[in-house]
Amino acid sequence: MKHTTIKDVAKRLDCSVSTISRAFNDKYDIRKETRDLILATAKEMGYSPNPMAQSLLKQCSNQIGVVVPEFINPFFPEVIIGIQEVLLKKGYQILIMQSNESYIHELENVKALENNMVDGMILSLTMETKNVEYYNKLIKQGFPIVLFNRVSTDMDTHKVLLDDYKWAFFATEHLIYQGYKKIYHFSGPTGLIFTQNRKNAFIDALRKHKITIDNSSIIETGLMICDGEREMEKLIKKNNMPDAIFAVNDMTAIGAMKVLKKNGFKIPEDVALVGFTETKLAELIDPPLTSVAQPTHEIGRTAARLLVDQIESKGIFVPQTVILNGRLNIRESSMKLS
Amino acid sequence: MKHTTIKDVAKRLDCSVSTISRAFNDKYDIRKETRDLILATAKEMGYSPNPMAQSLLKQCSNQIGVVVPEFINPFFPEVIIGIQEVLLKKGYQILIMQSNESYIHELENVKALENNMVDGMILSLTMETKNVEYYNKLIKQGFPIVLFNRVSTDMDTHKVLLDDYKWAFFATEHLIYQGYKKIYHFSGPTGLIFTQNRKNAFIDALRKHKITIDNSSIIETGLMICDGEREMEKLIKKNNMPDAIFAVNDMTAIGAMKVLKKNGFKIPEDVALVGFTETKLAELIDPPLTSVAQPTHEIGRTAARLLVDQIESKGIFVPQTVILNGRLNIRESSMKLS
DNA sequence: TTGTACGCGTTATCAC
DNA sequence: GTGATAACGCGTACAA
Repeated sequence: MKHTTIKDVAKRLDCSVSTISRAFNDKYDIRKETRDLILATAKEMGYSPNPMAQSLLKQCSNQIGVVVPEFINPFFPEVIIGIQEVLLKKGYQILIMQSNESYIHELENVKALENNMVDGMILSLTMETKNVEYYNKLIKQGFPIVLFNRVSTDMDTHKVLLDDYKWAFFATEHLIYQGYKKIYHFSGPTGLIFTQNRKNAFIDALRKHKITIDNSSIIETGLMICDGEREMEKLIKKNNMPDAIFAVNDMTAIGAMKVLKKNGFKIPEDVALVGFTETKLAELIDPPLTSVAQPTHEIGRTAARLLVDQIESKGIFVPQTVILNGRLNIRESSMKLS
Repeated sequence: MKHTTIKDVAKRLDCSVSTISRAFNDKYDIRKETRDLILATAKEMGYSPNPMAQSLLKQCSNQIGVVVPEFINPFFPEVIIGIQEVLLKKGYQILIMQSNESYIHELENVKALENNMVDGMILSLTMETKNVEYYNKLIKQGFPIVLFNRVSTDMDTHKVLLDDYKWAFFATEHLIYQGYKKIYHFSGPTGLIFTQNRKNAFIDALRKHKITIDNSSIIETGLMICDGEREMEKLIKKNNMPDAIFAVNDMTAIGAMKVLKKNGFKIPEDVALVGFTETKLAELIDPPLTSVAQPTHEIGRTAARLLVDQIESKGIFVPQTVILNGRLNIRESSMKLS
């Protein structure tokens, strides 16, 4: 396992390493024939410049780091594909890291990427992340970081978001317009901004339509299918049944759906369901799930563009928050059958 | 954006860089107090050794590259989590790249990782990949590469696999035992070994039970939902309906299911369905889909362990193929209702 | 047009 | 026990 280096090529052609280097970065004067010869020989020898050495020298790597909290659900992979679309064209390599919803891993990932001298990062925070001190230190040093979806209000940098409040409001109102009266909310873990926003929207929508909210209307869950299952089972056990549930995401909605069906409840006749951040799953399950679609690829592309702009315009940096539009896809799970 | 380097720390403490270095790699003699002081100051200054410089010097990076053809479906992400489980414990960083089922991207990804001096790679090939010359060159040079699932017979290296033939045979026999007679196969793209194996198993199972196969029994599809949809639509149009389909994977089975349901066919009464490589989807859709489960995490862990072993035992290398066990999960989509 | 020499941040080897 | 220095592979100012 031996990499061919610039020296090997130089020796072979009996010239200096700088000539080889010049042939590869043709901004300096070099005779065309020499260049062609060098490039040909290099190719034959399987030589290509070592990016690590280059990074060390130039203090940047042409690499972008992407850190996501998880990638089992297709949401983050889809965003990453959007990111790649833009970044690959610009000649950047993309290093993907996942934090497994663990703050410790996230911090490690960020530090590892920093050490790898990535030119910038695109981040989506874990459920656990509270302390963003280290990230802020990087930002203050002028290191380009773009956040998406799982953002932090404590970080002053580019952000790409859906208007969670707006779409959660629409989703809740949709249930109200369908005539549901006893509407519950599976709220996800507190501490994430988007769960807060969706919860607030839920509350405000109910208030607007003068529907009473009591202690049991809002149920704190996780973000996984099992969380929805667990809470639904509890409700059934307590015999405290809503006629509709707005869930913080599709996973919890699907968990609830599974348990409801298992227990003989009909959807939407007995309980209606609405999710959020739809995946392919939404239209495949039975009944198809009403949900808010996020423009995953566009989120990725936007984040990537913001990052590239910041990297290229080394000058003044004005943090920008881009709000993208979603869509409420109404399906059978929330339709009032008259 | 300036990294604190070993020199900064040396200057601050008015000692030489080698002393700092020694403090971090405590295998050389160094006074305990000096060491503690250095480590404390380094921490305060936010210094940590630059891995790129270390890699350059040591010609290895403590990083492992993982290249997968896609990660929209949860299969590959789950395998990656298994890989991480093992590798993070061993102190390796993991660089994930996805090829978007494109050979060009795959090759680029591999070369990028190679240039990043990863200590080894775990690969799963794209649908397109035929030419494995470059990868073989690396293997011949002693570069550790472990393949999983999407492997190539032309590469002489560690492989981690499911016994596709065996489980496809079981899956097909299951349909036969349920009493289905006109069984079709959605075969996926030719050229992948696992599609070949599953197809051969399908053929052999039918032969074993003396069920005739004609030209239309095996239908070449892609691997996505839309591929299953398209082929199912064609069948319906031609009015050439099987009473059961063994699909190369869940996605094509689900595509078929969607179209069947839309056209008023009942599953499994009119057409039974069996998939492969099950995901959460399988039990969530209606009716739940019979499928072969792959031990995703175990695949990842095994691949990672093989890789680490090869890296650590720099000696003789005997390529090993590990066959892991799957499981046929029988669900409603393939049960003969008597 | 090409070669020489330095530096990027480390670690290892040799002095002291 | 500590400091100086060469080397890893490369790009580039400067000299030739």
